[in-house]
Amino acid sequence: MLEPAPDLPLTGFLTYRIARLHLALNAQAADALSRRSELSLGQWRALATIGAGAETARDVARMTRFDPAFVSRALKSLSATGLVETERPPEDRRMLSVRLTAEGERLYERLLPHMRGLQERLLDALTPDEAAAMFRMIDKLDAAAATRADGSD
Amino acid sequence: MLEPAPDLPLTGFLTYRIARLHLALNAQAADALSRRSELSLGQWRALATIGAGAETARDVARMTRFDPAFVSRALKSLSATGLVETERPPEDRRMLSVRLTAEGERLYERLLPHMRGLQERLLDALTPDEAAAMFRMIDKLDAAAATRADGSD
DNA sequence: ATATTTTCATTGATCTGTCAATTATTGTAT
DNA sequence: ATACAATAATTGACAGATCAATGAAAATAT
Repeated sequence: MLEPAPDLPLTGFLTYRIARLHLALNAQAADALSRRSELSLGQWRALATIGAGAETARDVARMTRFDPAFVSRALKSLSATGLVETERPPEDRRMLSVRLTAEGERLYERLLPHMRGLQERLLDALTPDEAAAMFRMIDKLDAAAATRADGSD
Repeated sequence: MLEPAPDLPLTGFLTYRIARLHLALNAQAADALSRRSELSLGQWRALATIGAGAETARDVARMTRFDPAFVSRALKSLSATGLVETERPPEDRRMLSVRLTAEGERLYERLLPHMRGLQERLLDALTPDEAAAMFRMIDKLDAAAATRADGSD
């Protein structure tokens, strides 16, 4: 229940606003997930990435930008609960290939509409124009934040 | 160094984009801080909140929306490094009143322009209209995310 | 062919943030 | 006045994410 939170200089800080938005979005998504599954948000994202076509642990990490360590652990837990199967492909045995089990597939198909629904309901708060603009701006900001986040001096 | 990251359905997910943006912004801010101080991002935010007028631990928590536990620890570490002073006010001894020491004040004044500069450079990526729109949309989304992803099924 | 470098994945250590329980103090109701 | 409820802060326990180090395999260079 968001109280207006006393006005202060920080309110003008974009990072602060984004941080709060991020928190709120995560809480909502985690809540939705917990009502319909045993998955954590991270597990869902890994699962969804595989459902969307990722074929190896490497793919998952690249697509989600998750830390490889996190991916490794997420896959292990998803594998332990029988949602994904993993294998060392003979053609490159450094990799870990992944695919959804039948059960994983079912869960993915069952959850996806709900998660999409969440997004849509969010975007309903904006006009189509605004939504488009939002994505454009996020891209710009992302790029701006990236420049010089490396030690370029 | 942001690689283009393979296109996939998730790319359309707003939460996913926000999460990445949040990550990039934090990394940039933490990096800037580490170059000029010993402060972590959380410590800086607590310090800045006090610099901006927070008078008690409670104020800091309310303004930042940080967990009280986190605030307690942040203040303790800031106090240990001599940047803030704390006291139990006689008129309500449950509270912890806080204020910057001279050194804390100096650090705050020194860091603030840089941190503001970061924000400004980010916002420079957007036109003034876009920036205004961005803040408006963040508010809308924040509200939408807060309105309980209701157990409507 | 051998050595070197790069790429992936995993592990253990560590740091953060969050939650639940506890203590101290103040406010409120009887 | 006494009992009960509410608020503030703290602590310890714990899950989550991050970092550095390692090991294994493949690609590249000599």
